[in-house]
Amino acid sequence: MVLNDFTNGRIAISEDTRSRVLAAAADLGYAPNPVGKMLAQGNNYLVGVFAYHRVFPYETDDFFFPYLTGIQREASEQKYNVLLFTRYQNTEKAGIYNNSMNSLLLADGSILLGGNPNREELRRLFDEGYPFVYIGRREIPGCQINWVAHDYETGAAEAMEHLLELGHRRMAFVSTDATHEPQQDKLAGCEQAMIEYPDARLIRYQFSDFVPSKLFLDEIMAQGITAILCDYSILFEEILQLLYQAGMRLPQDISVLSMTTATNSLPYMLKPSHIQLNQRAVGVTATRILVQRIHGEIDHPQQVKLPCQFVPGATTGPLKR
Amino acid sequence: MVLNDFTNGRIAISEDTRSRVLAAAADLGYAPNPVGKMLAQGNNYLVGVFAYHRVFPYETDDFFFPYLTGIQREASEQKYNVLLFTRYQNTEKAGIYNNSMNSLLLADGSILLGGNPNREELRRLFDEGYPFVYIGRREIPGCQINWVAHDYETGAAEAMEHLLELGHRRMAFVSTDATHEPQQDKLAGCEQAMIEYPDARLIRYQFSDFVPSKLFLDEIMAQGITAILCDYSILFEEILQLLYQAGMRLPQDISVLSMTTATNSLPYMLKPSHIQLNQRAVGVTATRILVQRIHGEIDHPQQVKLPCQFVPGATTGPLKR
DNA sequence: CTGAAAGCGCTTACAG
DNA sequence: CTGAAAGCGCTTACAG
Repeated sequence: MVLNDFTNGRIAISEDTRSRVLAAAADLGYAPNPVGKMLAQGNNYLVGVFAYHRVFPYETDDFFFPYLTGIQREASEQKYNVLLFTRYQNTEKAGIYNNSMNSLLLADGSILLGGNPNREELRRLFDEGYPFVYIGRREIPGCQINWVAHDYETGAAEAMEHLLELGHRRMAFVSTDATHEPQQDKLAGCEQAMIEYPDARLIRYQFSDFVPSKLFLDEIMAQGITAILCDYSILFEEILQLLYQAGMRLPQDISVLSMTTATNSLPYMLKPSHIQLNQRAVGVTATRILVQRIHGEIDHPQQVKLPCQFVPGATTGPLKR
Repeated sequence: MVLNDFTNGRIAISEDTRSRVLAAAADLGYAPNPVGKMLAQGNNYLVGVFAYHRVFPYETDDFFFPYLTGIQREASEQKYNVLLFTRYQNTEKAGIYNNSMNSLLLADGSILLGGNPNREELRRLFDEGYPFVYIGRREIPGCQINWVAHDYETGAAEAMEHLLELGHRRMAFVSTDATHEPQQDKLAGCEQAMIEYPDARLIRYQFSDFVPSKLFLDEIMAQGITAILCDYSILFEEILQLLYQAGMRLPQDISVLSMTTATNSLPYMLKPSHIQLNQRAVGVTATRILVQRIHGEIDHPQQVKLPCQFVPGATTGPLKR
């Protein structure tokens, strides 16, 4: 009772007794075994983090960490520790369920993320009533899961508007083979901005269709494309590299932008034009919702979009005539 | 016994029984409560991570993550999960012991890091026999703790040699108020390289001594200094900013380098000259040692230095005459 | 305040 | 293979 700081209430403990107990504990180097506490109390004060695909297929490792910073901050705020589920991460069939058994139970609830989740697992997790929040919009037919996402639609509209105002009319949207919700949102934003420019055209490409990738440049040229919108920052970097090797100058010869946060764009040493994501805020919000859900303070599913912003840089410029 | 995959050995289970048990478990959606297992077995398969000072005083948040990547990878390899101790991190008196009670006990052992640890805590942790590995060289008089560090001495010697070969003779080593082991190693490396250049001079400065910081430039000028070695990357960035605002050109007017990993050095958009740290490898090695220690496969203290390398960039150049 | 009991969900012998 | 018991280290009533 002393060590738990009277949390029980009811029983008064004299200051003398209290200090004697504390002194004895300090003397013995005693600290309560947290596992015993957890078993008896049923609350572990643990926010889990599970990432589908250890290495993000569309983004670098670094992409993960700003979210984690947000998760950490809010977990700390809420007096929770953070548990990274890495144990089964490098197995072939890496997933939440191993031998059909939920491996997240040590955490009171979990934040999930990753480009391409196993939707069946999410459904089952939902059906079991395990508390979780997905980072990124993910729709599971028939159930409303909690998610916190970037408002790509608005960001993409801003990006497209930027290009249109610079005079570009023939543009390419380049992505990988994935057609998940974030990509749909980006495309929707682009189309929305293009409504007022009936002569504008946005052609979609799968970068992986071009082998060797140099063929992509030929296609761009053939189509008279003057601006490229890259779905993910990895693509942005690859394409910049390609253009650089081909001797093209930015932004005189062509404009390129990234639809997710990009760092200083080597090899050109130009400030990248990109949609800046507020990843930390997304991590914080997801964690806040998760903890509320764990505490039973939420009944309705939470689906939140946080604003993101297009930031013009030096990789986009006016259309050359 | 079925769910634990015969780990007990001895008792044979027929394939029929086995599949019936598994089917029943799947049917019920049963998964063993990990807390029960932990209490009964005594092994939690948890690698803890505790960082002194949530925000690194000398480095950015980003500095932390490459280590964490390494920790995650190796933990995953060893079938361990990773526990980030954030729960007490934002308390004023944030430390390992709260009310003199060890708060790391949920993890079987922990990786510790941060510029300025509480050495008394480390000693106590050591005395209690709690398994831990420090990231970075830290000496505790009277006990040999495990640590894994960057070999700053070699890296610093390379950096200094680089400057000397470019013709620089009057140089500044700029640091914060901290005088911990890493700084000592860096200085030792510099001095070693200077042995063959008796006319070379390295002046030490505390950046915080100069308020406003512009006064630092005056001092640099007055002393005829032509190259600045920055202890940490944050200092590197601050000083570049300062030089930029003063209209100085790099590397014509002055050379600057960072003694830890630096990213593309805004505001100049030049590739930074810096010591590149192999943070991921340090994280991996620390975790490997920790797990060996947990498993009792280590008796002697492990103190390991991993190589790091000076990478010349565009922020350093030949001395102008 | 004190003491003894039951229970949290497992594992580990042990007897059959 | 099966069953019953003890124990891991706590918390939570409950009686005194």
